[in-house]
Amino acid sequence: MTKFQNTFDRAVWKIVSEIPRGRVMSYGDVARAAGYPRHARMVSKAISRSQETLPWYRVVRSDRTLAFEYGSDAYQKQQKLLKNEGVKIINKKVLSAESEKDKDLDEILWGPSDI
DNA sequence: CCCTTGACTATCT
DNA sequence: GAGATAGCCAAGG
Repeated sequence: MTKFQNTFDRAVWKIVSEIPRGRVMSYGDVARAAGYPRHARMVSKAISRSQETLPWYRVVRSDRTLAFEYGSDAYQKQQKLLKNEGVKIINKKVLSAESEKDKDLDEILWGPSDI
C-alpha cells in the first residue's frame, strides 16, 4: 500500500460512511468532499478496497446510473441494497427526492414509466 | 520511462 | 437524450 492510498482511502471512507440512508452521492462528489477533486476514478478503487460495513452502494455515477454493467450480479446487488432503504431506480436512474415529486405527478397522469 | 487500465466526468454531436 | 470523445490520475506491467 502506498502512502497515498492510505490517506486517500481514509478520506473517502469517511465521506461515504456519512452518506445518510436513502441518499446517494456521485464518485465525483465524494472525491470533492474528501478533498481530492478530479479523483472520481480513484474513489471507485478506494471503495473496492473498503470493508463490507461501508455503505458503498450509496455511491453512483454523476448521471445517477449505477456504475456496474446493467443487469450484472453486482448491479442487481446494489439495486437491491438501495431498494431496501427506499431508493427507487426508474429507467436505470436512481430517483432523487427532487425528481420523486415530478415522478409522482407523472405517475398519476401517465402511470409507471419503468423500462 | 511508456503504455494500459479503470465501480469516472464534462462536453459536444 | 444517447453515443463518442477527450480529459482525468494513480497503479501496475
